[in-house]
Amino acid sequence: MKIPPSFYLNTDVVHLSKSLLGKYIFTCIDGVTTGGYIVETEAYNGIIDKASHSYGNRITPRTQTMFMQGGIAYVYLCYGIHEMFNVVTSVEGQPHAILIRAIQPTEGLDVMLYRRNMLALKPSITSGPGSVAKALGISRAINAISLQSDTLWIEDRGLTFSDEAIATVPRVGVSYAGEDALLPYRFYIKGNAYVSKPNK
DNA sequence: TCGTCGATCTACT
DNA sequence: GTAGATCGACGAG
Repeated sequence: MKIPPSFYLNTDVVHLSKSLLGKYIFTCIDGVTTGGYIVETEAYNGIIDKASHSYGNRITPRTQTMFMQGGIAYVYLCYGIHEMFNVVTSVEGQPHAILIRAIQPTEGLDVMLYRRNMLALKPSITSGPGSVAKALGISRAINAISLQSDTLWIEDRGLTFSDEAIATVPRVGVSYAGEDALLPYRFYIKGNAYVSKPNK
């Protein structure tokens, strides 16, 4: 059921980002499983991508996770508040990552509502990278964990989308990256209610 | 060592 | 529409 390790070793991170749309992601934390399928992703293309933390081959305690072999999670803190969840891909030494920006929740709804401090289901529950991580209970404690583990994994349940149903646009929140901010590295399912707002 | 700014979200006015 | 939260990486000094 879990996507095999070989899937993550592909060196075409842009193609992989698109492939992840419609895949199911789950976490099992404190014995509770939560998850849903991915509806929005962004690619971060290694050391030549100014928008990536690993631009210019920067290796720090935070970014070293990205340099490991594909198939693990990269979780980091942004703006001092929000945890962001990425999938590390490609081979060791090549810091590719895919930011999961939005999912459509299917499992453990009540737990996700509790984690998000919400009383009723609204699209905003898993819309935007900070919200996704919070709803799934993802924190830096599981940084670098394997996607073959029983805490965090991704499944292929045969859900696919045609090219026409997928929008390809520039990334969000990376204006500091100069011309690289214009690269069409963001993918989402057109019309899906859980896709984050900007650029829609 | 200090100051700046970020792959953001929420709660206000 | 916009301020505030508040940690880690970086560059200047």
